[in-house]
Amino acid sequence: MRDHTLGWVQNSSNFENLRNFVEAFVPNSKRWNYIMKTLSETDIVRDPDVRQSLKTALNQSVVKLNFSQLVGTRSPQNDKNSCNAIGQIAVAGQRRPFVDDWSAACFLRWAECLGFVKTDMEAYWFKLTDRGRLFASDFVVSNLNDNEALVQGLMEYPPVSRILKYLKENNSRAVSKFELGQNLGFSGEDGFTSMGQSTLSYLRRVDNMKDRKKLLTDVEGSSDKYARMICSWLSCLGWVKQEPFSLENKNFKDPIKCPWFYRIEFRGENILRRIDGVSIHPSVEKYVSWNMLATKAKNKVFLRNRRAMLLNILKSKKSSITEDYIISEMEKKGFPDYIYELPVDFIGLVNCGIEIETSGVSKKNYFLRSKIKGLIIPQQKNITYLEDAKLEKLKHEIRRKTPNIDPRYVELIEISRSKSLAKIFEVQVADLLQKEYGLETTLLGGGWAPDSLAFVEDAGCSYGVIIDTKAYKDGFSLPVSEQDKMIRYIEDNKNRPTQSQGNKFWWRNFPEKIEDFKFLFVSSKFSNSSIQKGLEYIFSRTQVHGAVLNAEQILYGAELIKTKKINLEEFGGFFKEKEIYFE
DNA sequence: TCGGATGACGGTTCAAGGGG
DNA sequence: TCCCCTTGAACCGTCATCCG
Repeated sequence: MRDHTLGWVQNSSNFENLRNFVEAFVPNSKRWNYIMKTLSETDIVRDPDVRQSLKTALNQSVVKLNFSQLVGTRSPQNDKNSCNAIGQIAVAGQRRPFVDDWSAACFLRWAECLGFVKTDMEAYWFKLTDRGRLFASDFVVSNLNDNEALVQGLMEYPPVSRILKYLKENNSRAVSKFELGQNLGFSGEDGFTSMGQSTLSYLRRVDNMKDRKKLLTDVEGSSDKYARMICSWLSCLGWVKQEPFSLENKNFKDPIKCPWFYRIEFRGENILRRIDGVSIHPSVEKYVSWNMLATKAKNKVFLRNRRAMLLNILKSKKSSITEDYIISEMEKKGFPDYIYELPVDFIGLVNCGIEIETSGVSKKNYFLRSKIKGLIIPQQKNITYLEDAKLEKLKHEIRRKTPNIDPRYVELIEISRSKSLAKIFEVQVADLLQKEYGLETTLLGGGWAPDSLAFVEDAGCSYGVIIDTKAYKDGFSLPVSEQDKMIRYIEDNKNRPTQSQGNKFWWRNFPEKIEDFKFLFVSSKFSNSSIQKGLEYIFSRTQVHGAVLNAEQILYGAELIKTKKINLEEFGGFFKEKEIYFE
């Protein structure tokens, strides 16, 4: 019950709707009256018992509502004109007089993270705060900056600081939602996905309207969307300016206009100064809830506890503390070998907008610059209990063995096992090959093209790789259909027909001079019995060498290349119709 | 396009049914 | 008859992607 995610808002961005949501907690307010009337005079909440219980809940002098009373559930497919929660009725939907459960949950998250409602962690109900009451009573849509409750709420919400700060550091240019998403929250972890900057290079090469439209509106990870929402709030207050970016693409006469680029405004810079504290004014205390420290990750409770513990340790000292001290304290709390996890938690917390400064070279010192409040670890048995310990252990081991690559890539282990993250897996593999291997990569996708291409073009070393990624929980067995698909890609690349279907002429992304090609499958793991036969079959048909590479090994390879233990030429030598093992 | 809306996934809960 | 255990379906929370 109390494990619900809070603090990250995906759907909601209309302030009037937020006011309406908050007013559900204010007896006799306009929206409260509307909700009561709807419950009394209509049957959009079909069950009379539910209707009555919602009315009873609203009729208290202090309105306290639990999660299901606020958020409810989705109405059945055959009865889309019904709903079952106060939060759903509080906000008018796009296609109905009410919103669905997910949108209601997002409005609840929005109201909570701005401090307009607060929760009792043990009983788990929500009620109005003084700030929420002020926000609703002072609300004038045309003058949000005068709504002190709103301004204070936004300043205390760490991700707002994060976005403003990132935009300030890059204020010579407009920044895309993808770049912001990659640098927001626990980016890379399940629930914080980002499509990354590569989407832009894909847009630069797209050659048909259908894909172009899709890329502009449909390709977006959760973190990218969190960033877009926050920027949309801030642009309503003039703290941030939306500044569409024109992308050149030689397949179209006019540049492609990308709307989701942002730049900080003068007012935003002032707010940033207020957050950090200017002269006699103290810095703003940031509200960090336990529920925002992980969202969809498998071990979210474990991760939230771990991160909250780290913050508490940092908070307990007024000055900077050594890495060794943190690690020994974490060990006492039941988190052994924390040295390998500290970098991820550190980056994630900073990317949430919590300022932690580091100093020192070989051994780092940490100092919590932000003042934080509201962090309560719920009382639970087995506070360090770890679900799916095997996978977490593997990730831990990989972090230990790959100190020189971006620790966030370890999430590839999880992503590679999740069908629903197939697209993210594709993106992340290409990203890893580019950033850590130093290969040039191109994302493709679509039915008639491989997922991505990678190549190197140096004086001594030049080859291209055709890549297919498979995000399968139980591994990939290279069935005949997939062998045939790869053979077709290789043949197409060899023959380069002038007529092509679907994603046309994808091979043009290889530089013309490259003559040596390879193929590669990347997945969580491979059931090895049939793999080699399949790879050999593809070779026998095409005379092109290939391999398979699992999510763990691709990370070890990155470490070897990063530390110059092998180079790209040697990497090319690994394609021998086998599964690649670096160690 | 923006501001949600939708279908899906992975997990949990719960009740029915079977065996001892 | 009672109790425990298994099974599977309904339910729930949370996206990641889609779209009027």
